[in-house]
Amino acid sequence: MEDGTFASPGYCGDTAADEAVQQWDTRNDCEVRQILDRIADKWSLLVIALLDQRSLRFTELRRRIDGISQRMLARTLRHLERDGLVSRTVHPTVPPRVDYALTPMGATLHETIRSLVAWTEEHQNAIAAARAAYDARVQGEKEAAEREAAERDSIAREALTALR
Amino acid sequence: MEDGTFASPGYCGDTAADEAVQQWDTRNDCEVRQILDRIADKWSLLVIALLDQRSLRFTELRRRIDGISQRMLARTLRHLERDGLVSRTVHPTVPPRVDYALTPMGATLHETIRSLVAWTEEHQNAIAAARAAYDARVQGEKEAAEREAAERDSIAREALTALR
DNA sequence: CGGTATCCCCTAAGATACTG
DNA sequence: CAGTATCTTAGGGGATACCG
Repeated sequence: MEDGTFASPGYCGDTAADEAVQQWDTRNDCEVRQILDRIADKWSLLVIALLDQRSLRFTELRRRIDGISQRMLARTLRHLERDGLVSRTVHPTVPPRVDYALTPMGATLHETIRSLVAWTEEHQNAIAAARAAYDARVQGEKEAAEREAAERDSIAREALTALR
Repeated sequence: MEDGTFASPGYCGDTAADEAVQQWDTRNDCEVRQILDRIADKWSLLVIALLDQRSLRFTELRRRIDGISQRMLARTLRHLERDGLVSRTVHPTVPPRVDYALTPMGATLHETIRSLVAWTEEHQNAIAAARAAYDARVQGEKEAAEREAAERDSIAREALTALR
């Protein structure tokens, strides 16, 4: 309804605060959404973090990232390369050797990511507590509901026997 | 049934720089990974961004977030509530009214997220350029490979006719 | 070594319908 | 209005096999 008149694909202008929020995340043709998805990616973050230390070859990455498949590592690296976050250098030797490194832009992204990780580390205790509290509350409510149901049930039974 | 976070002793200490990287992302019983996943979530970010302005009711959120299903909004809100990022207030009126708001912790998260969004906005042009360059290069290489293949093919044909 | 191609499974998200 | 329950499907991701 309200967003019907916004046809220019790719353009992601921010004007009013309320409008801006709508734009930078709703439309997936918006760059922001795509980059966020890359960051959100299960493996991308880890690759970026590892490459921040030093450049690594394909197999080195594979060994360091426990549980990643060849396919996913290759995919992830190609995505990162395409976005200009990681550079790929082929050494025409035998056996072949390919080095991956963070580009300057990739490095700045890692800086930004760090602040996010820092946030999670600062708040992980609070979050764990919140979860525990929530689970306890939900559990309590469920039990209360069950008790109530049991009570209604017994009342119904009583009524039935009374009628008999 | 939802995913129960069974508390395996996922101690997530950081010692050496190299070790630390491995830990905070490889093991999914590690808190950081889970919180990152929440942040990365397609809808969570948008909900947080919208609630930062003011508290909203369920339907208000649904209307503002174009394309979200009832189910996903409910799920997202439950998760955020469980993590202590969003508060849920039920007004026992008729019709029922439920308000969602950012908790203080949720607000600080939004601050952190902002820096990420800022980064994407700063670099979206560079990324678009990198993608265009990559695609062009790949396209060029593919065409070159095809030309080469065609050439080899014609040479093979020539050799065949020479033998005849 | 450093990939790509193929198959296949399983989950997460969408659509739909129903309830307090 | 504010959800939950149920069904169904697309695609993310693993395993495997094969090329340069």
